[in-house]
Amino acid sequence: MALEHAILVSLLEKPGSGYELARRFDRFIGYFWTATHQQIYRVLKRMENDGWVEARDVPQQRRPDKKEYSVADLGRAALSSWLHDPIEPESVRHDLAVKIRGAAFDDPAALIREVERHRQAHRDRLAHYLAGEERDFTGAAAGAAVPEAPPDAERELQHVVLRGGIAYERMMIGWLDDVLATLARFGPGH
Amino acid sequence: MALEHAILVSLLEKPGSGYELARRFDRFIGYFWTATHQQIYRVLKRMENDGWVEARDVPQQRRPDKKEYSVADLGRAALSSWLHDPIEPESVRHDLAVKIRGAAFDDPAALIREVERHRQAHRDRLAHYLAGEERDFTGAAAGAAVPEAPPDAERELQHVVLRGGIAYERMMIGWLDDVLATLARFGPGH
DNA sequence: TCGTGCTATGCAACTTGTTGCATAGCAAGT
DNA sequence: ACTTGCTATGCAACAAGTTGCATAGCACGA
Repeated sequence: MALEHAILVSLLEKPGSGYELARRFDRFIGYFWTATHQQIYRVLKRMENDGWVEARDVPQQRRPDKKEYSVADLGRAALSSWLHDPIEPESVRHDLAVKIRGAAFDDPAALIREVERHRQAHRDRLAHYLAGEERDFTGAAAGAAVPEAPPDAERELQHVVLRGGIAYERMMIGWLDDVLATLARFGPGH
Repeated sequence: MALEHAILVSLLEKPGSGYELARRFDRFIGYFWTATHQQIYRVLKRMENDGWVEARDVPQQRRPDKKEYSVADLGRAALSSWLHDPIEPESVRHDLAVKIRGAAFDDPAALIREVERHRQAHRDRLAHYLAGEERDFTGAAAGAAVPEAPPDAERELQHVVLRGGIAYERMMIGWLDDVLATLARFGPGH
């Protein structure tokens, strides 16, 4: 599995607690990975036992203390080895596509609102990604002004992955328009 | 979960055995769902116990007998109820995207072959989908000549889902070209 | 002081999905 | 006879992911 590797990459980009990781996965890494905090805590514990990451207690003001994790040598090696292993192209699972084909055996028009809801969600995500791109990559200073900006390769690779998320959302919005037009043809009364 | 519902839809489109379902999922439904035969047999058994599907023994010539499943009333009702329930937009998990961001902490150029392999896989799938579209939807007769062709709504909805698969593969190929161009900029010699 | 809400960590039970193996019929080639 | 390969079904063990719950610090407002 790759959750461990996703965590390693995220911690290499910036050390953090389980809670922080969960938020990164929720908010921004969302366009290529998702995980709940329970999953993250569990995997993080196993990774610590395996010596992939190291924990450090960080006392905090105005909020509970946290455990900050960073990547250990063993973790770096594990990531490197995984990077050199070929993986299979992803398998896809789209509940919505199942619903669309299933609608043929029910009322196609009843699905319109659902599809519209999904389209709106994809629009929201697209807007979120575009705002992030503007802020972090194509903005005036483009991060070059920030003193502790990550090196070129890291930034460029983050950006190309973000562009993938953007391309995905645009594709989905276009396709859902197509779906809506198709459903409309079997409209009220049908 | 939706594997049960995917099976219901597939069986409504055409009754079949567990083995046949596994092949449908492998070969063609692949662009919106995947499942192994073990999963399918297990779920099919549970669905039979729940009265969602009915099995019929079909003796065959020149090959082992099979159990042909078809959808029972309870299954149709379960599908209908699921269709009217809202679902969450899919969560995405792209190992390859994790690798791309991870490459910043290893050798970016080492990833080029892997990405090329994936691009080729997506090209193959695209060709497969386009061939299926030509054959089933945009070919001269467009299935209208076939006496037992499914009704309009069913065909149209199958087609729009297929168009989604095609759009997805095209988007992926385009993005992977972008990724390759980006990786090339951190080429040999670091 | 009581509730609300965010930060922060975690357990337990359950559901899904994967991997490896086993069985068996039947056809075709060596 | 033996192997290969496709059809056809299935078990068992394991890995991964989800859901519901529990705890606790601290801030802020009613």
